[in-house]
Amino acid sequence: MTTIYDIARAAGVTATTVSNVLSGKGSVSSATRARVMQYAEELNYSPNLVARSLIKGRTGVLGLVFPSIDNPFYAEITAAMERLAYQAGFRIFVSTFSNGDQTGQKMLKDLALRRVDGVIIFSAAISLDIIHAMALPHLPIIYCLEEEMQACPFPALSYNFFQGGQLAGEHLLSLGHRHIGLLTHMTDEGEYCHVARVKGLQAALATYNLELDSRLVKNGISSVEPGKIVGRELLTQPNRPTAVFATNDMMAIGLMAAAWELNIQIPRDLSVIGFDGIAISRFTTPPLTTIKIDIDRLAAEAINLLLHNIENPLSSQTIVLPAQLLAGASTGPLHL
Amino acid sequence: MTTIYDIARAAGVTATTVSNVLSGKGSVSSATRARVMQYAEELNYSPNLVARSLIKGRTGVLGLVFPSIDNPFYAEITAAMERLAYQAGFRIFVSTFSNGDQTGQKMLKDLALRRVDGVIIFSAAISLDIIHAMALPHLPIIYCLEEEMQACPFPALSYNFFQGGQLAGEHLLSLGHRHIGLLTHMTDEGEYCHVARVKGLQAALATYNLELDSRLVKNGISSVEPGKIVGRELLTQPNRPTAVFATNDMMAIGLMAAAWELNIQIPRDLSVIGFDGIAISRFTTPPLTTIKIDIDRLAAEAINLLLHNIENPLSSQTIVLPAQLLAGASTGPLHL
DNA sequence: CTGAAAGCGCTAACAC
DNA sequence: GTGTTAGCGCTTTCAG
Repeated sequence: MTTIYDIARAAGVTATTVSNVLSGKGSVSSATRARVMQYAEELNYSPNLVARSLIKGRTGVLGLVFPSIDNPFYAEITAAMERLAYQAGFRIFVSTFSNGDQTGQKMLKDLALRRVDGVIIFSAAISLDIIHAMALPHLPIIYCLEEEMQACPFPALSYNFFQGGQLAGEHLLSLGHRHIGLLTHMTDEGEYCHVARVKGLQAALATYNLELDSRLVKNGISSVEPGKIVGRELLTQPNRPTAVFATNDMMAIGLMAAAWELNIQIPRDLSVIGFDGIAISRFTTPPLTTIKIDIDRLAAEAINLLLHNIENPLSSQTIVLPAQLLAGASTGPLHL
Repeated sequence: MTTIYDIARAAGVTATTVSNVLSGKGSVSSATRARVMQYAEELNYSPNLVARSLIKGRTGVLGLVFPSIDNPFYAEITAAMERLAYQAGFRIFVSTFSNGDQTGQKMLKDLALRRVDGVIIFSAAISLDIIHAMALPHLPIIYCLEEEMQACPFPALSYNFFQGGQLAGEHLLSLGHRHIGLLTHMTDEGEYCHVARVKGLQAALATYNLELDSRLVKNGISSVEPGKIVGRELLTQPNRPTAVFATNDMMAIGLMAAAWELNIQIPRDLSVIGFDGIAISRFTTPPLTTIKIDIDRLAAEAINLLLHNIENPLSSQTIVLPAQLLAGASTGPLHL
């Protein structure tokens, strides 16, 4: 690896001059500039960004922390953010929880050791206290997609999950469904991960003087296979629902797969509504009705916030964007 | 940010001793060890991995270069590799071509500047010459998933795409199909990106004395939306095929969506076979018959090769793994 | 067992 | 215009 010293020696100047030439700073005579450039080329020089990072105190790297890239929802977010970050001259470290023993705290810690310039966190699996502790020595952090945005000691960005759940419920109710099932994700302690979405559904039911029927509530992990397994349970029990709200699209797709195996026609025999609006939801058969989270908007706002936060510490603020109903063909009027 | 000097000053020792304590090297009296540890804790010390990287000449970072993380195939690969890399103490930079102007060469160059310890490349979009040039100053590179593995000047790893295409063709032929369509991905110059898969199909056809009917060949980008658009063209033309080989699963899913809109039943009216075996292909309706690339195997072999290559330059070698038919319900016997 | 000195590759003041 | 000096935070000989 050739260094600026190699070039300096070859060109008969000092390292500073080489640095000045390469960075375009200071003033250098065009003669030496040319000479330096030529040797840089000849010696196939490439700057060592590690050294530059050390001195600048900036690495030009952002950390992304989220549960699993296997879920297209996060894959799409990663794609969008990587693109935007790249345009701003940043690289991305991906850190997912799929790493077995890897706790959120460890992941954050490691990113800090590597001196990333900022971090975007998705997931409730990391407590706000821990994040706060990391953020204190000014590690810029943007916290995304928390279900219920509380007062947050650092900048946060989310969608209105409650409203989304409500939209889903209202949609099914307006189609005449009263026997509504729920496919959702709870923690081991029995709390809903998708708690705000569920509360939104409950609020919608309440306006019809209905309550969530616990026999129609099934719990799985936010992925397609569990969605199918648990969906099958939901569909094979005695008094099965006429419509199901799956709190994310992957579970909804799993549910549709279960329905297909059971020869239950969608939407004739069963309406299904998802949540997220991932790209592939437009291409299932039938196309999924879902609550859309605008991923491009999310990515743009998050990266923007983060880059600002890196420049000068940002006052903690919370942005909550609206969720939207995205009509498909997986929901239809109740048939008696 | 506290440094080892801060600790040294507080503990009344020198930075060397602190370094020794923290790294567990050298020999330090248990008294000073304890003292140093205590101050490290108290001052909330965290080592600067950038500095360590500079001195060690190792960053503990691997670069992953591929076309698009939006395709679940690559998302799954990324997930698997990230997990394995993490276990070996490495972080991952993701670099995708979705970055507009970003050429493969630029991406590689940038990863080199950042002094990644090694790179895994997917995609034919980077010429072997360029990769070779990068690999020369010993940047360990593993080249993955080239359609037709030629003699490669650096370690490479692929699946037998020709055989995969052949399996797909044989499968459809054995079901009685003779009027077989192809949904594939070509470059602007008209070359097939999925050239080996197509050749495999042609080989299978040849054993039945058949040839690829150019009217039944449609070209799109390896994604679900183009698959649907182009699939619709294929299905609405006069003499439509009874079976279609889509050279990746996302296009196959797009094709199935087009069939659904046209009220063409799968597999009764149309057989569809895909390629890749992405997770979601097991949950489409009907589940997709496809040619499976074992992603976990691929990830494990690639990471292994790369880590070995990092330790000591590896002789260039090419591993080609077999592709497998994964039966679904999207293909069935020809109905007349 | 501990410390002094040098250096990884680069940049930033400040002289000259 | 160009060079000198110092230093980012850490590790690594090598003395003592």
